[in-house]
Amino acid sequence: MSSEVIDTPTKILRATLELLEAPGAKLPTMSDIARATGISRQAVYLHFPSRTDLLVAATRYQDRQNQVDAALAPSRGARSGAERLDAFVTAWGNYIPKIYGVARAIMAVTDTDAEAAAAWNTRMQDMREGCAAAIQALAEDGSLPPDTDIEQATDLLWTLLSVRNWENLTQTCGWSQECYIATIRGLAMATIARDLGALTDVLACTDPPA
Amino acid sequence: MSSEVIDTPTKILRATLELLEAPGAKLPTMSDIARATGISRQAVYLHFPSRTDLLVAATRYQDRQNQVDAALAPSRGARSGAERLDAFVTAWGNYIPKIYGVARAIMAVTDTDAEAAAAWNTRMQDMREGCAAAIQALAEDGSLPPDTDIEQATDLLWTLLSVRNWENLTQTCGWSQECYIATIRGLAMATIARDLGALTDVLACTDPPA
DNA sequence: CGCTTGCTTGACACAGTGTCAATTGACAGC
DNA sequence: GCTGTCAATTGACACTGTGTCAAGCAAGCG
Repeated sequence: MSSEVIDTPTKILRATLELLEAPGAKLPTMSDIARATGISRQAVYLHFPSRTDLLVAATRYQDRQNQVDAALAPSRGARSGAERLDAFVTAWGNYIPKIYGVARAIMAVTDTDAEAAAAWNTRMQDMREGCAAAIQALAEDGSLPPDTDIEQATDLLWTLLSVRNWENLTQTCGWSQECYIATIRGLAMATIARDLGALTDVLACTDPPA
Repeated sequence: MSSEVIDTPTKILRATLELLEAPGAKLPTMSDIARATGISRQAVYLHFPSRTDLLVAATRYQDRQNQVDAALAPSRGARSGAERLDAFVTAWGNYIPKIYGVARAIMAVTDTDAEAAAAWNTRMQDMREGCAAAIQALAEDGSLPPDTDIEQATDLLWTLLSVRNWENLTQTCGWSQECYIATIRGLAMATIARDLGALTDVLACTDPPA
């Protein structure tokens, strides 16, 4: 067990993540977070000037913990464009569950809080770069349908891979993670890389019904 | 011009919709709505017990105004399953922009307000029935890939047609409505009805860039 | 005239965010 | 041991937004 001394900002971030990741979590208030951390509400403000700052810091902390770069690395080593697309979809799709708790919280305040919206957009923009790279690789292979707009293909892949779609399929519809991955992979491979064989994976998943 | 007398609840609903549909609208407060209606804040509470009730009532009022049933009717008259899927995707895709303002507001409070979430879910469940009917028609035609789970196919179509996806592509990425429709139609037709010809419409849209 | 209906004004409770000031306790350096 | 500093505490406060309550007012109607 690690008995290292943890500084207060880190303690706050950990407590925040724990609250956000709790099953069926409500959006925690600053009081909730302070209580969970074991300090006073004001002490939280000593380290994070606002709720939004704290949420943003929590996402960054989480990315560091999860080493998102490492998770997405395999896709960068792919030989062909199709392979790269495949690897990227799988890697990101499997990364989503790890960030979903925090993502939910950020997305929830996005409509009322411009700063949070900006933070979330930045994060999604990072992911979009992965999409763009995969599309670029396909383009260099000539695996993209003729006259394809690179931007448009990126938009589509980015949308298919959105956290909202993952949420809809796995949380609302009760799909298993495997089923989600197989379907989205098939969709992306078939419609973007025009690998029609990939269609066999779509809707061919046997899930134990929720 | 209609110079009919309009009762106060209706006035409130109309003012609310107007605020919600304003370009770049923030989520209106009860005070905003009262001001826009031209009555006192308390008067709003005389007709709608809470903000959530008002938002829900506004969506119902809007559905009545837009005659959502009529808009989706053509799909019910389709001869083949594929035709039905096609018509449904087009009809719903073109209906989304009409409800987007209100949808945004409801979705925004969904994370904090269980009642709003329920109202929104009901509405989306109604749409899901349209998806299910189209899938059913495909199944009866035998146009679905073998061993396809009907529920799963419905989930997928329902997710593809989500307001969030429309929002992402048209609002965030700046796609035109036509482009959105063409792409989602192609995606649905290709991956669910396995009409591979439909893929030619995907990513083949020339938009004036935003 | 008096009653009802719909609305008004103004006050209030409550939750949540964010700010401020005074205080405490620990710890380091001289 | 004294002093300064830093982190945290307590308690108060302003502000926004929701929702409640009570008293009053004006119009219409029997």
